Amino acid sequence: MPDTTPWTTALDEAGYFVTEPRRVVAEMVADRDSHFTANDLVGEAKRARLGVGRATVFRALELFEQLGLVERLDLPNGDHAYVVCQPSHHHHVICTGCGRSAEVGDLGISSIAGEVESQTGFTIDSHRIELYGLCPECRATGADQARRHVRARPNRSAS
Amino acid sequence: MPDTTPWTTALDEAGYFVTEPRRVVAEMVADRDSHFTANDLVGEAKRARLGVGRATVFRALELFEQLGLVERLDLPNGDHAYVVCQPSHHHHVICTGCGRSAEVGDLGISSIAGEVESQTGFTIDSHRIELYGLCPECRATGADQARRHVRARPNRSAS
DNA sequence: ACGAGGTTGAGATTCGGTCTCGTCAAGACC
DNA sequence: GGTCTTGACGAGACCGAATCTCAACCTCGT
Repeated sequence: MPDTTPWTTALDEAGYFVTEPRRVVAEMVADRDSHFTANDLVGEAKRARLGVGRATVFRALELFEQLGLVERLDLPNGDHAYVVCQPSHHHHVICTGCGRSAEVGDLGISSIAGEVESQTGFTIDSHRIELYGLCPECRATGADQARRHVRARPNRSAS
Repeated sequence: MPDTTPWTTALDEAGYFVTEPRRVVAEMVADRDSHFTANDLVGEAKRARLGVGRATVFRALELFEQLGLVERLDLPNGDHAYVVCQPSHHHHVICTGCGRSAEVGDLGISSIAGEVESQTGFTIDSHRIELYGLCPECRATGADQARRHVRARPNRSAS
């Protein structure tokens, strides 16, 4: 049971009500150490009889995203997932073995953006970067076999 | 009516049948100069009475993606879109005004990947990069107003 | 021309996500 | 503490995107 204080204070400071359902969602989210989908949470809420409806989970996630507490990312298989993160500008590295993710700083993107601008004539004003690979543990345990979470296409179900 | 020979030969060489529906889809795709969604094509096919079913459009796109003839990308608003592209490694710059896209080379990502590896301990083996901005024409015509194609869901963009 | 087997289209189905609307409760104010 | 205003909630209808099913069809090697 993680500490959700930062979540509730963020809500409070942004002028939103701190309600029980939001606290519950925050708790479920803070519990995860890898990326998760909205439906994962909906499922968990239903299973654990937390009394939090589907709409509420989606609304809470949208809110948390607005507040910069989670970030939405698109997995290569097309799924939409979320990860917990810091509000500052950064990017995510996602483990294709276990789904865990790590944050990395701005990298040298701004210089690249400049290069692209001169190369294409476009004015770049935003970007999305996601890196995929294996985390140290998965590499150690030879998780090459375990590439299930973030896989190319075939079955969008199995997870 | 663009030349779809490269498409059919790619199919042929990969051992797939070159069928009429696939040719039709290839033609529709090659016609576009900006990104498009699967449903755009389904709609066009229906409107023009091309006799190509929904499932077929999706299957053809999936095939073309496998063959590296189109690339699937996720717009900031969550939509899935496709763009025509070369099979070599590259990234896309997407105009938030008109939706047109341009390709840019590998940029300096490989060096960044190295940096990330040492920073996080992950082994990077693939990545997705999408850059958003205004193309020269849109900037010239003050298309700031016209941001319709790639409408950012309020906050998530601006890096 | 023929036949095997890949491919197709229509519709049913699944699935992620949003919307509606009556009800509830958080927080402001007295 | 009481009560009021208004944001938030839950259940389920709804929607659009994408996939699945399956009999009929078409491609291509022979």
